[in-house]
Amino acid sequence: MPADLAPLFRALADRTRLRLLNLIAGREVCVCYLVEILRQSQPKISRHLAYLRKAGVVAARREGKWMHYRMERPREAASALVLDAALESFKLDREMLSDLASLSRACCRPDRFVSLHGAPTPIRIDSTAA
Amino acid sequence: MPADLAPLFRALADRTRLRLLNLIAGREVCVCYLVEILRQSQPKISRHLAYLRKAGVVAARREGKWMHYRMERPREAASALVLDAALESFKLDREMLSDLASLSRACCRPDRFVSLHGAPTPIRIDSTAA
DNA sequence: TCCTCATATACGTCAATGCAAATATATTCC
DNA sequence: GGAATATATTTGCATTGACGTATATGAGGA
Repeated sequence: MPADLAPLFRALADRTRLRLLNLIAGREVCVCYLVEILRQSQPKISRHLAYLRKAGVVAARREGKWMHYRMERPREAASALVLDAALESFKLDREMLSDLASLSRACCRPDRFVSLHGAPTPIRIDSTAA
Repeated sequence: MPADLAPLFRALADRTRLRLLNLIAGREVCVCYLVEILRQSQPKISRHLAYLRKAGVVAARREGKWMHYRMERPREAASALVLDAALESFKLDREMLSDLASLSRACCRPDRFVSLHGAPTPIRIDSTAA
């Protein structure tokens, strides 16, 4: 288990993917929310999520029409530390905080957003889960 | 200082650069040693060092013909944590350990390596230095 | 000044990545 | 089965990054 960190760093080396991680951390979020909050095209979001999934940083679960994404804690200690540091940095990042605020707002009033009618609300999940 | 981590992750997203960081950590090393240990072309090593320098992860000092590289601890807490995690992972990485062993050997007997004749030996430096 | 050594940069090529737009797949409802 | 919705993948193109080769820079010595 040598664990070359380079692939993980590559997965994290994109601002959009970091913003997605920020939104997903501690929650299980469906794609439509991510598209709505980041205000970027659905294919773009989907591609970045696929990238993160391939890197083992997030996992997906289908529920009917919806796909829910959640973080996947790396089993490698070093990888987990890197991820923790990234998450920690988000707490001081204006844009990341603003994204979270947007998410909260959207969760409270999904009806305000056309694209979220009927979509499943993000659910907090235990951050200690595998 | 929001500190977008993406550029740092980009800088670390390459195996060669990670190997260079591993060799440089805790030492001040001249380029010729890095070329010798990694057994890769001088321009390649030099380019990767320039990349790391631009990312603010390493700093260089000229001494006559030789350039000495050392790590530069990021002032951002999160960036520093990321770097620490990377360094930590090297302790479990076969190739990284092997690189360090090669470096030790080269330091003991520089005369064994044609390319190191007269080159300044790497010097341990205080890891708490800025 | 010219030569040599250590290192850096420029150039050309190739693979990887990012994006938008279009299209495909999967699921639900009728 | 067919329409509608949510998400994924493909396509085409521009950008970036990695590499090898060639060349430039900078320092020291003859």
